[in-house]
Amino acid sequence: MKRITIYDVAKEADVSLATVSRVINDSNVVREDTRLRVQEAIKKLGYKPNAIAQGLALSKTTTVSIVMSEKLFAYNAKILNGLMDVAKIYNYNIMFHTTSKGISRMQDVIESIIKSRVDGVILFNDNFSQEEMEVLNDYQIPTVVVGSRIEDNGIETVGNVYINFEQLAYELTNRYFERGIDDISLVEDKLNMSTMQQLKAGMERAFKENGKEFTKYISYDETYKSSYAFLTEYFKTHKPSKVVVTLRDSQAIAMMNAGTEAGYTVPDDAELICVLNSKYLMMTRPNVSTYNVPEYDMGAVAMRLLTKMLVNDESVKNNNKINMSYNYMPRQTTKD
Amino acid sequence: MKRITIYDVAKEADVSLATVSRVINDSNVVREDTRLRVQEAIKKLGYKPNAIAQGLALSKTTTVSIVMSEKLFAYNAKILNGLMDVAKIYNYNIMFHTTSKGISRMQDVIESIIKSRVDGVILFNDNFSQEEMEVLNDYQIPTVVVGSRIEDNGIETVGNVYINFEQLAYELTNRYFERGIDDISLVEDKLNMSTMQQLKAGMERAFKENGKEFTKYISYDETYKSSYAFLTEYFKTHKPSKVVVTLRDSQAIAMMNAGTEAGYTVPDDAELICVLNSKYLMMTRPNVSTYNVPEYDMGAVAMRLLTKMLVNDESVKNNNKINMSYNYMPRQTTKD
DNA sequence: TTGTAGGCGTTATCAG
DNA sequence: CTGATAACGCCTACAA
Repeated sequence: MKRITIYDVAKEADVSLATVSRVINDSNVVREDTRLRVQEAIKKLGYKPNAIAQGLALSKTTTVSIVMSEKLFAYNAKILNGLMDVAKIYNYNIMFHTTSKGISRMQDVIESIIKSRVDGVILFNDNFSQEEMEVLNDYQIPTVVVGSRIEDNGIETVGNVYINFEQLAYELTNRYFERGIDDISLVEDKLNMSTMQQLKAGMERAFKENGKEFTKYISYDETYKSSYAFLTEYFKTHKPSKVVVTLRDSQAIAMMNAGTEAGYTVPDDAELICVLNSKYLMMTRPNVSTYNVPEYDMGAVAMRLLTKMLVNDESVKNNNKINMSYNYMPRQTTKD
Repeated sequence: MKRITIYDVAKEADVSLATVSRVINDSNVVREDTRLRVQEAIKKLGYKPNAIAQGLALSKTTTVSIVMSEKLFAYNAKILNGLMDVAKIYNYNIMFHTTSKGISRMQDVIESIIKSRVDGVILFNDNFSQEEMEVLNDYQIPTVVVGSRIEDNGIETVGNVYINFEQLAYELTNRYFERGIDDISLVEDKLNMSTMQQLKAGMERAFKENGKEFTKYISYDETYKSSYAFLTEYFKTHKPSKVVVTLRDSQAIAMMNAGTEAGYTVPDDAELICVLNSKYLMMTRPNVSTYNVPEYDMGAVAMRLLTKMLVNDESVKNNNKINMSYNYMPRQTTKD
């Protein structure tokens, strides 16, 4: 089956290629009967417009890039669903890029993004630098960062859809202060350091405002295959804090298992909060307390924001940082 | 920053665009000093070749499409990692498509794949029909299906990288027959019916060969929000089979929780096997027995196969169905 | 309402 | 070794 082009359709329908182009693009100047004739030819030949050629002619690809860390892939599923659904609505194609330490450095990804001439890009706030964002900016590629908050650098062509994790941690900490508890640990997740930094900052702020110092940031190196392995070791010499906060489900579950096996009970000896919700937190006994974060919506909002930026919608000019709300969802691993 | 083109570079380096094109494409006919001059101009101007224009000129986009069900996204993470890593090695870009009932029907996805003029496509064996694959075939788009086995239709331009789930279930069943156990249930997972069919077929074959009939295919409709909700209800009137097989972790864990709460113990009252491994199966107590399926490798192999098909490698002409091996990994929910 | 011709940014083929 | 020039497939003034 020969690649069939607009010329073939034109010949078949006995019109010029311009006319074919018009019916493809829903121009309303073409007469009804010729439109029909063209559409028939299109169907008969199975013609599909070449998006590449269209892209060249229009300097517009109607595709946007999404880039995220390979490791966070499974965790970002819902955000991605939101992104994809909205992209679909606006008829955008998605170029998908993953970054990982070894094979695909962020720099290469940026390179291919620029070459692809995508109209815009969605960046997950994991592992890119200020510098890399500036490159995107230099090439005038509208960008929105989704996940955690980005610093307010002068770059105003980048949007941001985020959860204020700093505030979340601040509030969480104060809630325990009110109950007279200040023995709080935060377990590091190396997969998303920017979020960790913000959680840590929020706790530090709360402690500082209360004339105390936050010291229990639990970090462990990668010689431990998992947080479970680490915590099992850890609990041989430490007892858990009254409150343990983790970012992701696997760390929370690891904490529960390791703690339980070390003879501690949740929530009596230690309360446990996992910041990011997942269905697995309902599968443990007791169920793990968490926050409801509107993940799907974050994706949807981010993509919608990007599409607006792409059409130069005035309404987003100075209004492209969107703070998404969250709410605390106590379950069985906390006493509140 | 004006979009800078090959002409700008040519002028800057005082050569023709043809020469610039040559140095971009590593042609070895260009003299050393002019190459240097051109490269300098490229760097100075920040020029990046326009992949769209290249695509038009070459009738080759060096991008491949990946399409998977939106719902299975988190579960396919490892396969995707394998796909992405190999794609990166071969410098292929990835167009990412998701299908879901409401918003994006497979038909639309196919449409956009064809328009995009991608070089090839990777299909997850979830929710597409024979017919849709034939469309891809009509447009001569090399395709490889990853996941479970596809039926041997006449279409030889489609590769397949798969786990033989039929055989897996057959062996599993026979292993229990040898122990004198034939009270075996298989819990349906609606998200991947093609895999379910194959598991079911394998069990049926084993039963039939032993003069018995397999009857305990447990299916439940979507009025139940989760398999946990269903099983909790189910165990009020049924006792679990001696052996329960599920496809995915969440079903296995649901079975454990619902069973335990109904007064049954695993593995004494019921042994439990989850076909697809995940880290969460190690987080339960007891740990869930499972199969090791080389997910990352499946992705890597699939993408490698596709790249070979794209360069018309003879070695894959009649050798594009690749059966991946798996192995049983008993843990604490089984007695073997 | 329709057709003609130039342009989008590259690559490839020929001359020189 | 380098430079014109014709594709690649489509869109869009501009003319008719």
